[in-house]
Amino acid sequence: MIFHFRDKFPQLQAFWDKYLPFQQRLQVPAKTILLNEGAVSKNYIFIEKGCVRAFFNNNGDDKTVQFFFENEGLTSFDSFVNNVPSMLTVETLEPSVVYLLPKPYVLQLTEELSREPEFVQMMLRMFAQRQTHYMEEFFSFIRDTPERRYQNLLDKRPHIVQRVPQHYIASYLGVSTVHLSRIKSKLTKGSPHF
Amino acid sequence: MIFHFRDKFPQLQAFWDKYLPFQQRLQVPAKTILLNEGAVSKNYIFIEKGCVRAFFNNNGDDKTVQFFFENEGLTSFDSFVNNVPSMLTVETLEPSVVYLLPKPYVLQLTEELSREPEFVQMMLRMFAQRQTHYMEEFFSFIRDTPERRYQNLLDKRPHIVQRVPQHYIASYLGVSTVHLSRIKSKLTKGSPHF
DNA sequence: TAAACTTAATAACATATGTTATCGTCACAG
DNA sequence: CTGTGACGATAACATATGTTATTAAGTTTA
Repeated sequence: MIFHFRDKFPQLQAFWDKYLPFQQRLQVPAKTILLNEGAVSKNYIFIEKGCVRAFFNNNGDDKTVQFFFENEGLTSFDSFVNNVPSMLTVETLEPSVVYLLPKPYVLQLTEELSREPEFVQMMLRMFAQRQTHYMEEFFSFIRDTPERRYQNLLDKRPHIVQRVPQHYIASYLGVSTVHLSRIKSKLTKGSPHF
Repeated sequence: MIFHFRDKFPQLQAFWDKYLPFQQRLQVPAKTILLNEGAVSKNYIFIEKGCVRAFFNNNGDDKTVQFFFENEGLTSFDSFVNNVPSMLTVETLEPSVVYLLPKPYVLQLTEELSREPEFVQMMLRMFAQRQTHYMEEFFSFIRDTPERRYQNLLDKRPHIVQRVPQHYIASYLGVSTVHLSRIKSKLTKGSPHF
């Protein structure tokens, strides 16, 4: 879904750095739309400060699928690569500083990379890992109760719960804000802290 | 999730055909496990006759994520590429004839392919399309009611409803067999056929 | 500071869905 | 044929979750 480029493959760093000068710095308030659902993605987005969420809309009620924070990069992968409308909107949740790298430079970057030996195998490994990540999200959605999913969030990614307003968390967990509130109050009663 | 190789890119056919002689033909009854969750995938699987499902297990209660039929290929992508345990089990649903292409040959095939100009860009496009496919499955799971998902199946992939036992359909839709039965009876009452 | 908005908790009620149990049909192995 | 198991429908009940409304505490903005 999201093309998170430098993830886990440090040898890509040098190539990435070479294109730093072509990035456009953008300082934006919260709730700024960086990419609209239905539009074609024209930039790779890198977050220097702040955070964003990716979501899709269904009858005015949106469903959040992922959060991104400092030093993470993203784009709407299929839209970016195949020039099709994005299935997701990307929106800042806090006042943020982001860098945009326009598509022609990204294409040039991948073009250069593709001449490296081993690049194809590395790319396969990268995509396989990304796919596993999204599969795990999907499986958790299917098999875990919302309560359990919230617990996982608290345990493994507490920064999300701390920084992100609760109704976006509810939208990510797949429940109403009311029910998330119930879950929280239930957990608090179960394990009081003095 | 699944590495569906020849999908939509006919220029790959020639490369694929070259490796046909190395495939192992297998004739198996229904309910044969072709790949076990937790095991490392060692083959690319191609279905000549019959059908299979991919599922993961949760406390003995399994969740089906995809069905495959004649002339479709699959493997547990991350497991195959990165030598990690598969998150999915692959099992035949009918007596089937499948071909297995062992991993060393697949590696050799991608190695050959990677020397083709344009291959990297094509691979990017392929993966982007695959990802979109899985995103659509995920989004449908989140936003559509089970009833609606069943209707979609009837409308767009009726062969699945016809060939696959109902409890696997229920497992795919994310509901109990009882509830799928309710859905069906509700739909039948809504539109009687003489 | 006041007004407007955002965020969150809670209650009351409605509905969707799960669980368990029972029954009927059908296919198939003995 | 007959027993056994797979498959599916249905009823009765339990539970999880959604919806709507109300209240209240913080934030932002004028």
